[in-house]
Amino acid sequence: MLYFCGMLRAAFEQLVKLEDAEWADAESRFKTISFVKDQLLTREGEIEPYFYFVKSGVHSMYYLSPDGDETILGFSFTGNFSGAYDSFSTQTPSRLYIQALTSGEAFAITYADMSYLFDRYKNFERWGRLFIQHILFGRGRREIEMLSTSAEERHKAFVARMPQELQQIPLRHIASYLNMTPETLSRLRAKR
Amino acid sequence: MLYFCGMLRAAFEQLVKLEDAEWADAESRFKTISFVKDQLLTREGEIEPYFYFVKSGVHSMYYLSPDGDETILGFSFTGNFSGAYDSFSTQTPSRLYIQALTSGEAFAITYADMSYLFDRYKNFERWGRLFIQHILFGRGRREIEMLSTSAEERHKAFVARMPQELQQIPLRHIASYLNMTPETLSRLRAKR
DNA sequence: TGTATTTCTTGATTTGTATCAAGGCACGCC
DNA sequence: GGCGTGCCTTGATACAAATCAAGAAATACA
Repeated sequence: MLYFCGMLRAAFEQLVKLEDAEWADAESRFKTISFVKDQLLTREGEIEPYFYFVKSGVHSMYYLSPDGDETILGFSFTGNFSGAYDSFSTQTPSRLYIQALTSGEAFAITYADMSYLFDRYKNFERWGRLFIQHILFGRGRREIEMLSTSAEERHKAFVARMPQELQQIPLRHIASYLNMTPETLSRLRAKR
Repeated sequence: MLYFCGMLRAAFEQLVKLEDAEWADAESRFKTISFVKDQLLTREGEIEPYFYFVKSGVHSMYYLSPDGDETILGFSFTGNFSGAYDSFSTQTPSRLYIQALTSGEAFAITYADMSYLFDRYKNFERWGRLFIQHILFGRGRREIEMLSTSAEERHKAFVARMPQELQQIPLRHIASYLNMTPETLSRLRAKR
């Protein structure tokens, strides 16, 4: 698999076209970090230090309830942005965990640098608005899907659009994301 | 109840401080509309014409499933912004309904005018980002609350922070919002 | 290659909530 | 004031999914 240098810029420009100069300024502020399978990038109570873009691998974002069971709220695959935006944007302790489900690499930018880009360039300010909008509308679609389809249909639809990468991820993570027990998901699978 | 002329500006300035000139430009673009109990402001399939600010009364936003039952996704009370943001922002058909649960009034702005403000003033662009962020983080909190607490605790918490106005709204709407049948909610209430 | 550990499947039972059904209460209207 | 129409409550039953419990399969690792 190849990761072209334009990958990050292209991801930004899906929402807003950038000028070369402002992109150069932005790009220099990202650093590459690497992560290994099962590594926790952010823990509950910590302030999210980075906003990420996944170059390779998979991240999950989950909530750990007081009685100890985790609920996965979302995945970030190669080519997605990632991180606990909430904690990052407000610089307050996170209620979520960010965990790598595979090894891989990501671009990372700090809050100070991101704020600088928002302050300095209207294009980035707009990108920020459109990005958050994109996340919000995605959540909305998911919410409606959850309401309008049965557990079985939901699972079928999920499997259909599930990236290759997820195929080799433990079933319990997928069950957690679909808000059901691994047993239930296993039975759903067997039913066809 | 009194609605001061500064109400709308104050709502904007909770997120970003505005200059007098830009506020004057913005304010002139809002018009006041009034609505009556049960009025549908936006229907599924329509493009949301306005972004609203509720001066008085209550709006609900709901999804109507193919088999005809509605799920309330949120309420907007006096002093809240309202509308199908998704449809408004993307100018595509709405999947949601916006309905007045009481009579009242709202400020309304069109997509063209809102876009003008975003294009023209960096402060509004930023306001847009922070506003969407606010909505997103609110949804996140609700999602976590739904996952980490039982139906009973959820209902208790909801009643506790429920604005005065909701007290006189039919139980079935609240049940719908809490994603349970009116019977279940009634039984939960009786249990204390 | 063999053993340990994790992950997945399958079965039996319990539980929470929906559904179906009927009765009570309250408010508006003639 | 009596009556009708919503709205809420209460009861009986049904059902989907969770839980509890083993065992099978796959994977990691020595």
